[in-house]
Amino acid sequence: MSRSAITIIEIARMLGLSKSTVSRALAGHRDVNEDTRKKVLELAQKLDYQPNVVALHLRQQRTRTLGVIIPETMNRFFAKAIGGMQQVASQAGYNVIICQSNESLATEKMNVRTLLSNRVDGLIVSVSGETDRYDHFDLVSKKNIPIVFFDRVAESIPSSKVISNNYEISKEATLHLIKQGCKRIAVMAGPQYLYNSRNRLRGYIDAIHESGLECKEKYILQTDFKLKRMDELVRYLVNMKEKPDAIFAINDMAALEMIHVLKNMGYRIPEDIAVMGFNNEPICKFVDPPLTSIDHPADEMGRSAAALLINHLETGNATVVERCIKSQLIIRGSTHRIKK
Amino acid sequence: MSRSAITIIEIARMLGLSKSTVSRALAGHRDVNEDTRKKVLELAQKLDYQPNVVALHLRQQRTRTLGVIIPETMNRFFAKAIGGMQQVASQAGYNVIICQSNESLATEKMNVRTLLSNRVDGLIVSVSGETDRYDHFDLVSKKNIPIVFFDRVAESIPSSKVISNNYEISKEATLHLIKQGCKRIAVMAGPQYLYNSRNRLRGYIDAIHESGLECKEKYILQTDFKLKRMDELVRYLVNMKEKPDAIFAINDMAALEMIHVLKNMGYRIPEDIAVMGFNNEPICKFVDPPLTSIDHPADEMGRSAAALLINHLETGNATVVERCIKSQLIIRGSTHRIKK
DNA sequence: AATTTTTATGGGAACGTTCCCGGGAAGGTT
DNA sequence: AACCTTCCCGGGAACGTTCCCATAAAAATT
Repeated sequence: MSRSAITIIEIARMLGLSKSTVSRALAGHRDVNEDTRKKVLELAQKLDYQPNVVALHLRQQRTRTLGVIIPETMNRFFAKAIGGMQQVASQAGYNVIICQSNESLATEKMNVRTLLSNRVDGLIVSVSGETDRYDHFDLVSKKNIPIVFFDRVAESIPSSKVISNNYEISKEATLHLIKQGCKRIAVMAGPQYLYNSRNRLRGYIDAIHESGLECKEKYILQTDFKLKRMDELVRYLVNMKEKPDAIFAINDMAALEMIHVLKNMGYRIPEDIAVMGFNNEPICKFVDPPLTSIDHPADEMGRSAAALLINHLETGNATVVERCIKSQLIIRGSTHRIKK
Repeated sequence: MSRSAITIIEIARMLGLSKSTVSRALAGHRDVNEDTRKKVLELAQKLDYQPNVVALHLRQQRTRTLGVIIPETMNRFFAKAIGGMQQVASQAGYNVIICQSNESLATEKMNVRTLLSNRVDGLIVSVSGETDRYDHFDLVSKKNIPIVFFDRVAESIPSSKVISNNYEISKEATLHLIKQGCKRIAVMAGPQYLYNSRNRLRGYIDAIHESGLECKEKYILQTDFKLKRMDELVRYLVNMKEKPDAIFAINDMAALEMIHVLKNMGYRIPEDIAVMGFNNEPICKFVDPPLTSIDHPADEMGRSAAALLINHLETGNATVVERCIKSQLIIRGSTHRIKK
């Protein structure tokens, strides 16, 4: 902050007015003479006056700022969601301050503290891949600061949530694989204390059962979101007695890396092994074979979360809403084994 | 902000002390009795006291906040850079507030105003693809708020900059293509009012000249960063009289999309046409053929920019620094035409 | 002409913090 | 006993804004 910033008082002094009058003129209040208003506005313009929102925030006891905690900005899903939030927020005159937990519970806790002492008006949160308890949000609720969870939600907390239909879409994707003739479908299942991952796995399991197939433990691979040594995982899979004929990956990058490793081993995709991605990143269209994936309207989820939160803030209405944004299965070559 | 937030005054009241003493105790000042300090600390802990940084900022005339303006968070390069900034910033006790210009000059101007009235202590900026003039930064300089530009810099503004060696690396990449036997190298050149794009093109041109090849206008394709209709571009290229035998793309996504289109047309990569990417996204390793690209240490650039800015802020030293972070050519299959 | 109403303005508290300054009490020195 | 330090602590201004209240002048009403 520059020490010579011009304030409302400065303007008042220059015009021989009181700060109250200047404040009113600037705020578009009615109780002020048109001539003086014009003079004030002109001078403010000329001096490039910009209201000190810090002072404003202290006075108003609100910051018009939304705090966002997400696992990673590098993740395109979250990057896109942030875009949506910022769009809605700035339209409504709110700022957004973003923290990354880096998939770590400890950092997530720190993020909460940071945002709280920065006096954000509300929180939008997607929990980290390590978050198996939610007591660090107690403080937030205690201070009556509204939270909206999105995608990776904290079920037990009574607050609004924006989710996608993980269960249904995961089931649909699995059924698609089965319809293509796949009988031994491996799935990369995320941390099971996450609501999301649980639902995704449930969808997979139900699809298998409903199709009369046997659901085998060994095809369910426990993984997290920080993937490494994908080649080992692939080797493990292809060395099985009953080698899988399809893999439902945890995300597109994992899927593409697997395809790469499998191709190098001489397997054909999808003839030998079909591969299903998750997230539908733009690259899916341009790889060989094009990757079947699941598209989430991340931007809409972000918009929705921000709109929900702002609505809570503006109306004071604290009723909990749960909004579900539908994902979509995008079928491409990597799973297309049967010509219709 | 909750209306019942506990303040320093509240704590003072409860302990029968003055706010001054409580403030000192909390701040770790020396002029306070050990017993009272302990009492204060305990109560603060018990009440989950969190200092109101808004009040602090008003008082201190600084917000310990860095304003960042980048073209797009969806762009991995910038996302990574942001990660680096946040790391350095949070380590130094600074917050970061991020604005996207969405490659639009108008939004960039708005972003500057927003950050300014939010009283950020300093700015880190990478200009939009439309930014061909810099007068919207005059206000910032006039208010003595330091700016650090990174990657897409505003040359004419006398402020610190973090850049990569675009010229050298672009030249090296082109020379690599020439060494592989390519003689008709098409290049996607970004907006020429951008310092970056100009240097990149210069590197390309110098490499061609130094190798005794002829630099033909028609191989230089004017593009911007919002790419669409890549298939048209490819069709234009392959329909030339002297069809290019190499393409130096503006970024990896463009390169991959081109490869996709070219393969569908029956061309072999790199035998018929070599393709060079830019940015070295993780996916480069996993596509077929693996994509040669140029790796930028985006995180280091972000860290560097933040460190530079914070240094300016803390020391008050306004001497302009220009730091160059070296990029690296990563050779892979998409350009590898000659077996050594 | 006396009154009420309207219009325009100024004064000052409040938001929560820091920090300068003053001063009392305790202890040490001459 | 008088003085000087040292140690703690409280009072109050300041940061820039809004907003409630008071008030003077002007206009309108009686």
